[in-house]
Amino acid sequence: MLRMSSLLLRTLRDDPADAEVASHRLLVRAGYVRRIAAGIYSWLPLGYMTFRNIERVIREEMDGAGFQEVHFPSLLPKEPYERTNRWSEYGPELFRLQDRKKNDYLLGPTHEEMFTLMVKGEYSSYKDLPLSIYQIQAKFRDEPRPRSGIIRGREFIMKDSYSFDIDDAGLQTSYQAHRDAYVKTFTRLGLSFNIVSAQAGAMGGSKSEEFLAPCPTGEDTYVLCEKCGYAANVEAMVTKVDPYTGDTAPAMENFASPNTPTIDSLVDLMNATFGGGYTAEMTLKNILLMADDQPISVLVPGDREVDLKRLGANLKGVQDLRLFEEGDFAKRPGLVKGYVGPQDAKKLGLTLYADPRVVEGSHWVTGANIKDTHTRYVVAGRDFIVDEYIEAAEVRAGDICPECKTPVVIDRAIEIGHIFQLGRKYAQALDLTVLDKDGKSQVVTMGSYGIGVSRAVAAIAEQNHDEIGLIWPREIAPADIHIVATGRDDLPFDTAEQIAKECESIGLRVMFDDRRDASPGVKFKDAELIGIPFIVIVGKALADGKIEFRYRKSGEKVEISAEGAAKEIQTRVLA
RNA sequence: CGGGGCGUAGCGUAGUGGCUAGCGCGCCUGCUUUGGGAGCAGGAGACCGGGAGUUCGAAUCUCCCCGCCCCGACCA
Repeated sequence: MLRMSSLLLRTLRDDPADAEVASHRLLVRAGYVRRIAAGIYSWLPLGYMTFRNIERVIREEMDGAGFQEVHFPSLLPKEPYERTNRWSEYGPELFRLQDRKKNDYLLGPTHEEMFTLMVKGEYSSYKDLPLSIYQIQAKFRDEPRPRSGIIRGREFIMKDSYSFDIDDAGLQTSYQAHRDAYVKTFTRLGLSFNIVSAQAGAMGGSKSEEFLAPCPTGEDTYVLCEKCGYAANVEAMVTKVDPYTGDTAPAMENFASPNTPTIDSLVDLMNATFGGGYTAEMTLKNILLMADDQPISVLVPGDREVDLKRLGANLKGVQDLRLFEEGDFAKRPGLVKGYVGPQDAKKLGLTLYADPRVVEGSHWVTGANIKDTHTRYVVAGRDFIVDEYIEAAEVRAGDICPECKTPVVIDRAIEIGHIFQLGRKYAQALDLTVLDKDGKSQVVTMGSYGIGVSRAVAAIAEQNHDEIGLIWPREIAPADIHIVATGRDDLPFDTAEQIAKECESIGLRVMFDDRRDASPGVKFKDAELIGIPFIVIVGKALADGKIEFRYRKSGEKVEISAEGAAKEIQTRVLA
């Protein structure tokens, strides 16, 4: 039994000055966590109980799926990370340190290397596979900007799993097993979430999905179709466009357009010159970039911007991507700033990437590659050839769902889990092979799967709170019921103690506010702030042989008989 | 790393050149109080983020450093 009289807990009346998001504010005010440094937090008893409850749920689901738990140190030698190149690729985000002999070490930001080596050390036959192993452990990343309390920390707890299979079919099965386990886990944690397709990005590999918990303070933006449930990371959003069915445009026609370097000014000019009806959507924007020292042009409809994040994620094999600068224009006099068009791309040595909306046969208004001149009736496929279609245009609410053509919404969320089909990248680099049926050496294929355990505490808090405090799902809460004794006499305290003991004996986890000196108001406020889902008040109503049972979430209050209260409480808690 | 803001007791804050750094919460002692963050009285707790400088005098002005928060860049 937790007793408020001796619990290491001090709730705060005022919001901490450095906390803005709800989860951070409430977790600090309710005495769950305290900040040690930017992105580094300690857990007080209530917080650690909550944390461990979440950890327990995750562990049960992982074990239930047949994954085996292992544990690695946080302090790791440099060598494995050098072999996969991540010692350098990870950059300043990696916490590095040296021992007394000046050997390099790191604090593990993620453990693909170590898991791969563990399997390599023990297994060498296809008969040993498939295998899925996991750990729950601290991760260290020197984030450029930790934020939102424990949502993005520099030290955080992660459950990371890795699957090992002999072939792609096996990887699919292992991936699906993790996906299923994650759905069960997050559902048990009381989180509402969407599974979105994502870009594998820096981790390499092919397929990847994120588990996103919608909440307004989340830092991930994603696209959701409310009709069919399609959900995607903005980077991975797919644009579906019908083939062009309009009239065939006449031949290209140049027209004078002095002082119209922007799309807006161009549209105004067109409407003035050609009698109205022109919109930014009918113009073609040519964004010039340098991709690893190769000039490229990205074509998007004039009413859209190029989303560099999307472009970067979808441009395969490009390390360095930047917009054209003055010097780049100077070196290529054929490209007239403000008047660039795709017509001469071949001649100018530009690779043409285009948004899927720039469909074969469609015609556009665009620059003429001549100062103060634009061209209309420029037809895709006739007047210029797109080298490659690419998802690079900004995504907007109202864009069309690629699955069911309904306008999508854009929402914010916290990333609570991420699953990857890694493939053979790490196995290859670290030489993890097993012998197959024919005695031939095969590189193992891997998956990696993560859940932010400490972040889940914040995500659950974000989705489960109100103005006055936290409201935990029962399984996560530090206790099932919060019993408050009020009054001056011994009777309510003795009765409450009795009820608390009975509740405990029938398996309920009890928090008992047994403080004699605190006023009822203080106790009620504290109970509401702490957020245990059921509050039992033993006080005034005792005169009629009653106690009060409150539902924290709805605020509903019912009086129940003090006699045999434990049974009644149990019934209501388990309902 | 760019932009903005902040640093005074455990927490929230006032004080913009002047004498002993003020208030609220919390904490300690006593009395009263006990169904919505009680009242009265007394008390403890601060090298005013650090260093250097200007000045008769610095929390306050100047410079440097450190730390923290927010927006952006970045990010399993």
